Amino acid sequence: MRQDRRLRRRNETVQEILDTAIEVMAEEGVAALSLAEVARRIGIRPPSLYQYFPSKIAIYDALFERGMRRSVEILAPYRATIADDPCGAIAAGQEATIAWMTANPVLAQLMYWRPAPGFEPSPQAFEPAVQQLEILREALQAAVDAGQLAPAAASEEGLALYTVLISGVISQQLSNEPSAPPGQGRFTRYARTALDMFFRYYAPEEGETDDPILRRSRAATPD
Amino acid sequence: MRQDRRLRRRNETVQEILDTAIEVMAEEGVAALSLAEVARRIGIRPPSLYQYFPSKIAIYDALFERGMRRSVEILAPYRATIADDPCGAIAAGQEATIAWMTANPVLAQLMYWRPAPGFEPSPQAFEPAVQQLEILREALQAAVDAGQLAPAAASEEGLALYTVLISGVISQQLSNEPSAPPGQGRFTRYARTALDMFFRYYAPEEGETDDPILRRSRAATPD
DNA sequence: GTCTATAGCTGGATAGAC
DNA sequence: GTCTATCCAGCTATAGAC
Repeated sequence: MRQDRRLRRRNETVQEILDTAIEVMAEEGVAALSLAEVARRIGIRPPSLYQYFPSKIAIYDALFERGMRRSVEILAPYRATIADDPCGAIAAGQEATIAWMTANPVLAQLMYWRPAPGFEPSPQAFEPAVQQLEILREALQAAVDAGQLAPAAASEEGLALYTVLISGVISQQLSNEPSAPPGQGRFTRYARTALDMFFRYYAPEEGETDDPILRRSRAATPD
Repeated sequence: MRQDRRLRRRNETVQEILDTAIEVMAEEGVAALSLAEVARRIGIRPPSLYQYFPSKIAIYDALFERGMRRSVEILAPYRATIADDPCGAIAAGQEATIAWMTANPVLAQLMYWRPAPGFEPSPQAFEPAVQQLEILREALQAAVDAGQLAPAAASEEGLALYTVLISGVISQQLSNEPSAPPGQGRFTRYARTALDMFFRYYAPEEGETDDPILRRSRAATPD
């Protein structure tokens, strides 16, 4: 249908704008995004951008949402394995998330700091972030239920600590060694260790069962 | 002496420029720092700024250095207590650092991310960062020597993990709840828990524990 | 949906007078 | 050390023609 084609075309342009905005921010800085430069690169005049986004802030918002959605999508395959092996799913999801974030430093910055004053994610853009936290909570709760972690792991504290670890690894890696290959960074290579630290902190009490940590850390820690 | 006064006056202007640059960055974003705006606010014309800094990058560099120096200064009082109580000194230093960083989000961003492409800290600006790491290493090593932590705590891994915790707490706090009062934030309130996690991960092995004699002799050793 | 034109600004940096 | 003048450019956003 004609309508569909038009919509598809429009959506392609929207995506092109967003892709190009990321490029420009990578070169100029997130706060120094220039719409005119974006327009130039995709071959339109600046006013035409306003057919797709009402303002610069709207572009930040769309990118924040895109980043969050993408990082939820990345978790999807691991989410399916939660029931089988909760701690394994968490570890795999963490690794994939960190790999994606270090490969997408602009979006990581937009998601993990406030680089553009005046921009605050809208509720709609924030929705996938909430969803992501829910997936994490689900995984931690499954680990608790399986007796692999103590109940506190799935509390607000546990969730907060987990996100602290993730954002800390990404932040340190990107600021100290921005161009390290994935998994080879001075900091990303300790991501697994950081997670073991988390797991060990929330190791179940004696009698609460099976200790996943020793098993896991011995199995997976590279040297 | 006349010379001194002139130097002092000059230095005052330098500090005023830096203070104002922080203000402007807080409003416009780190990457969107405008020198013209800085000049306007301190009541000079833009070209006059170039008597104090050769470029915008130089201002970023000076601010990075200032932030790093300041955060080393903050550690000084706790450094003196390392010999007495290494883990206590680490905890107190961590708390003070986090409080300062959350109160100085612009400098924190400059120190913990790369918000301004084209700016990379010069060796001189980076020097206090190295010093800060050395203080941390010293404290962790003291804790190891006192039998309070396992040797790995003072390794590259231990240092990396500690900085991951600090930057993670700050990053999460500033991006999710930028205006929380110190210590009351959803994330800063778990800073101490994060540190406990670290300490527990590096708990000394059985038999490696606390040797009171060794500990006392170290306490008596001048620094 | 894209354009031109325009408003009303802003920018970093240099040359050279005083 | 501060200025004017200047270079040469940049910007977001809107109005309205086609």
